[in-house]
Amino acid sequence: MTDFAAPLSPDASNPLLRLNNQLCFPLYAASRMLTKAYQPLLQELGLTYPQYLVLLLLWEHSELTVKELGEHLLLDSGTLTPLLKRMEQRQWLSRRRAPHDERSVIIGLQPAGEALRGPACRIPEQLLTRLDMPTEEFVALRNQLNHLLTRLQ
Amino acid sequence: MTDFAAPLSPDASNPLLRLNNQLCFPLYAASRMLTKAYQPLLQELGLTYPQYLVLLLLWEHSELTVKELGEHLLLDSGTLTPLLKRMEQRQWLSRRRAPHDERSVIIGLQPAGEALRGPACRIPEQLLTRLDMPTEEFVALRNQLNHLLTRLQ
DNA sequence: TACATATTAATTGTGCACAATTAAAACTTG
DNA sequence: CAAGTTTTAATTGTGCACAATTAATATGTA
Repeated sequence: MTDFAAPLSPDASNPLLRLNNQLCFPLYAASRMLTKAYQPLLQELGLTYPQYLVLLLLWEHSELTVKELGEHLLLDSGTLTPLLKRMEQRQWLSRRRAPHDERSVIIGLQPAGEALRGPACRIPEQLLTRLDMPTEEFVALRNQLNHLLTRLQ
Repeated sequence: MTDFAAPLSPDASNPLLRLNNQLCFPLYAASRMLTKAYQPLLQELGLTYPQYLVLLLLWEHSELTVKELGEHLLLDSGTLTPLLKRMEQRQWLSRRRAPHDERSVIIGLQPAGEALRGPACRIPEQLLTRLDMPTEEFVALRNQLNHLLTRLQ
């Protein structure tokens, strides 16, 4: 437990300046390390982690606009457009303009993307095993992160 | 609370496939959103978040090899080398080979980097205010993330 | 209807992030 | 000491991530 009552000074002894006393660094590092733990499983399917997230949404909804994908994933079109174009090239999904609103681009699940659902569906379990984390701890951490996420929006 | 005893099926109703029931997505999204919350504060100093992390370490140690920086930040030379070269150009730090081991590159804090310590030292407090999070919740989340981090290494 | 405003993707440019490879230097061991 | 192994950064190539800008379309309003 860190001393939060300590005086805040610019010198090196300020505990708030230590990486692991902050919230952001453990968050940043854990996110990268956990994504890296997905890597060997995703690689078998030729997927990156953000591409896997797009497929998770398409398996649930089968059609979504870029805007809707961005709202779910908290990513903007500058990230999604090139990513979705790469996925289109692999024929995992299709991109077409909405007939009623030419500004919107509708992303649709294609058979090759549907075909990844079976193998990919085992990934969450495999990661839970890999984490070897008590369920209570997993659920508590996840809930706190979702809570933080709502605070940050 | 999610039903962890549910049968694991590849269909869309599998709760493990929903983004917010997983650990990785909230982690990934919260990390990006929190880094984004740093952005306006860091921008005043011309820093990016990973560059700020490098400075936090240099304010504490004043000299570190690339390897040591990488160990603290969990980043490899492919990420650090170009980042450190950009910081060298700004004269925040220096890069030189270790005399006794020519393979190692020693990163040293320069006066311009030292000068950022004063203003940057207020950033953690400002973010705590911005988060408006109960201290217990902050500490609990931070500790769980540090714990997860040790699990992942 | 015309005009201003808002919405939506795409584009552009910069900066990570990381896997894989390369190359140099240091160490180990026969 | 020489040959092989290990360590350390750098390099290369791909893929995000996001700020800022652009352009097309849609909407609201006088």
